[in-house]
Amino acid sequence: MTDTTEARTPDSRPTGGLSAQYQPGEVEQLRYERWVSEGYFSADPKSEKPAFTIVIPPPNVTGSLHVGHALDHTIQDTLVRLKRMQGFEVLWLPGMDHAGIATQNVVERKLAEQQLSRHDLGREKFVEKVWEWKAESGGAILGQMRRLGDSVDWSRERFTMDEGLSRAVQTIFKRLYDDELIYRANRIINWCPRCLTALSDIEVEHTDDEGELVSIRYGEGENAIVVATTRAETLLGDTAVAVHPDDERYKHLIGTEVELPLTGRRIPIIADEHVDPAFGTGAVKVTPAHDPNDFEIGQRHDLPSLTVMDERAVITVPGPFQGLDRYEARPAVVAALREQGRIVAEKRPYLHSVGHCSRCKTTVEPRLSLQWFVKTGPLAQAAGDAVRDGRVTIEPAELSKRYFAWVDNMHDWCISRQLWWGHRIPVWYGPAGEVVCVGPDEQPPSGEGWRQDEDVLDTWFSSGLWPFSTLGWPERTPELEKFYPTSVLVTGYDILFFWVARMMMFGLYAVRDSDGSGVQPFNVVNLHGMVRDQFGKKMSKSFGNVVDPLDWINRYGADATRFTLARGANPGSDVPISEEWCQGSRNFCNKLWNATRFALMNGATVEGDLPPSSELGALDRWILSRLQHTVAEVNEQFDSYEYAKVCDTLYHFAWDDVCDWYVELSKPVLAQDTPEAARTRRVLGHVLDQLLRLLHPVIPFVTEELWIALTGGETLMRAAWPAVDHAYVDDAAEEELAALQKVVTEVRRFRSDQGLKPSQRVSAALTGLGNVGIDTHEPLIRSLARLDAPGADFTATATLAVTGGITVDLDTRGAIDVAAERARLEKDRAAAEKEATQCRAKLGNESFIGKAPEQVVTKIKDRLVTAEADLVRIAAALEALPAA
RNA sequence: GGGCGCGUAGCUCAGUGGGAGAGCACCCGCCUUACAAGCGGGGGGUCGUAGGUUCGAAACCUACCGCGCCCACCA
Repeated sequence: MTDTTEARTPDSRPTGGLSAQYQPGEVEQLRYERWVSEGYFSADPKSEKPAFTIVIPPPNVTGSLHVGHALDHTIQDTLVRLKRMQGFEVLWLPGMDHAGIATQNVVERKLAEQQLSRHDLGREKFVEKVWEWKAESGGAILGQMRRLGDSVDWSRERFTMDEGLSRAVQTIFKRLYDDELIYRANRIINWCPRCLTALSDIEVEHTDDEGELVSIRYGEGENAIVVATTRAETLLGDTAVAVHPDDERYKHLIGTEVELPLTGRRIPIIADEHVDPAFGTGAVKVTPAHDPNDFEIGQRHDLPSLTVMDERAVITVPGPFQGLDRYEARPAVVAALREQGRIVAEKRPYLHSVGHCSRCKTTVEPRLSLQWFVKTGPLAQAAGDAVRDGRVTIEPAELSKRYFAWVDNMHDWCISRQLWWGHRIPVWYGPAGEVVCVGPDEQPPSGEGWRQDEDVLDTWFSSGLWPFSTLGWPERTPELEKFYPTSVLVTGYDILFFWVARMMMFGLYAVRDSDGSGVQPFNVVNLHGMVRDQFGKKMSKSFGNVVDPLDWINRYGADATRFTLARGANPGSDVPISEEWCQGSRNFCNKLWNATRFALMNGATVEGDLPPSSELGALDRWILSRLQHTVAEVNEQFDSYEYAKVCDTLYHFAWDDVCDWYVELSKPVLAQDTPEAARTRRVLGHVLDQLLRLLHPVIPFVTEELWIALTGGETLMRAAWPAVDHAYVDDAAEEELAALQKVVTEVRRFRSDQGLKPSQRVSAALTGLGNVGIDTHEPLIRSLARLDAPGADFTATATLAVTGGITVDLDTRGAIDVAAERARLEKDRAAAEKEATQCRAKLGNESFIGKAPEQVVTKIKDRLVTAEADLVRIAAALEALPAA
């Protein structure tokens, strides 16, 4: 780290103690520690201020935070810092998720490196190992959150397996059980033969996989029927063949029996609407124990369910196939069938949708098994209604359609998992198989032979309680009273179903108002997209485009990293980032640093009242007016969660308006020691003060450092959010400065066209400024355009036709590059001619005059006048040019 | 199979009924006393295609083409 401490001591005044470049490393850690030690992040439930609450989407304790978390946290930190400045009592509650299957898999993989399985350790020892891992991984995550600048209330950190949260899990399980919204049943569920556990529907990912369709003849002679299947091995568990009731080909067979090959069993041919007569042969083998559809058919027709595979998907039926894995059994069964001449049509490739375990990608095996379920009907109904009736809004609104599609078609939710890491199901079974569900305040039965359910709950069961379990529910704590419902939930659209919908169901069920109605867990769901690379590609390790947020923080600073992420974060849209863009953000932070440095070197101040508009020159009135517009715009953009637009607005205000124009234009004024200069120093101090406030939510570190240097205040975190002051909205000043900018730009273009270096001074006469009322700014224009310095080494004559109604004569008395100037004028003339032609065409169109609004017509007329004036002036200028 | 969304400058994206924009990249010129992590200037787009509505369409409607995502029990 470079040693700039000396340069930054308070007595090196002229620069306000600021070095020439912003060094994030020297600022961030110290600032963060101070914020924590001063208690700026702490939330007080006894506060009189209105509450603003965000609970963090708890990261899984499976590793460290990735750049997607960095985006998620940046948005939340931006919101909570904004709300603190706006006067809310803010709680941003941190914590982590035990992430059942995901974490168990991580620890199992680590054990596998030592040739150990969890069974070698036993349940108790294994769970101990996972806790060790949690301590390690959790610590890393907390460190990353500090580096990002997360202003979370550390005193309220929670973990889904904390005692209090476990109590919440047991409480709601008991209530749901008593309300008959939790039940146990033998159902066909998604089973992962590798993780050896049941999975819920959304834990299954479907991909289109290549399969092979074979046609098999069941039965003999007239009774024979041909079925098509991709899963020949499940034939061993067939208990029927189904056809469509209206299928003429098979009508005569309905109600008869056929012989099931390889088994000697006879199975019925049944009619069921589910069968699509157009697919395959129009006849389906029915395996109720190993296919969800077939299970349904089996239920409707009272068919037996024959389980032919164990939990590892190995055939259990005695005989030649016993002991074969499902993929070994498939060709073996086909081969045996072929031997018997049963294969009617050989294998043909067939693309079909296959489910995979979302954690390990193993092909899911539908399996009949005894599991616990949540009856989702009434809960999902309430979750949908809360959005439908507007108690909860989803940002962006388009995503609520997806939400409805899901909650309105939800199946019952399988919540038991055959894992060791998680909340154990609070149910005991007696010696005679009796079931007792025990709540947190009850003792398990003490008699002989009682044992607790071995399974744990789906991880989303406990994270679904997060918005209130973290606040002390089921107790009515002061925290719950003050901070529930939470204000905004910020998360990626990818877990809308996994998490958001579950929180809605549980929150509305568990937390009750005084009148007994359910209270939504949050008022707004702010969904962001996925972080992608600069070409919009998904980040993946194999593609090598993964960004580690810590790496960027180390090299460019937390603020630059945050700004890069926030700059792409509009509701619901994916966020492309690249290292180059992060460098740009770093540059922006440095720009602010140097602007403040300039201000301090030139005596900018925040002391005393801001002079009233009437005492200020056009320049000061202009920047103050721009500031008011910026504040108004940023407020609107924050209200609609358009962080990218907030960043864009502030970036351009800071860089273009403040740095490129206001600072440059104020230099001549600030060089003086006049009352006007004093007023400008006050305005400059004010503008920077306000700008730093506006940027603080997004880039807290550099703004804090600069604001303290500028104002001598204690912390920007407790400064008030800027308000629009209409007394400083000044259209006249904005028009005046716009004209000035155009003139300066035009002269600069002329200089550039003429190949004049900045160091070359031009002796010039400026005329025509009074046409647009900016004659008083002539010295400023000269200063910015580098005109008329003593010892000028270039003289020329030119007429600059500035488009937009402004014309300026620049008399530079001498030879110029005639060819360059002619080219420029010809180009301008072409543009003006095109403009004039277009306007005339419009104005000559009777329909246009008759139907267009008056303002539009007036505007076009003005444009025509301008263009014609430009043409006259350009013609004169061309005339005046010496011949080539 | 159902649903949603997107095609605007080389890249990433704003703009949603009245003069085509930004950032980055690119070209030219500059160490101009806050900043070379900077300053000034510039080039570049028949707004996916074809119809339609309108005085007027990048924007609204229809169809098509291309891309992406989500859901789904097609054997």
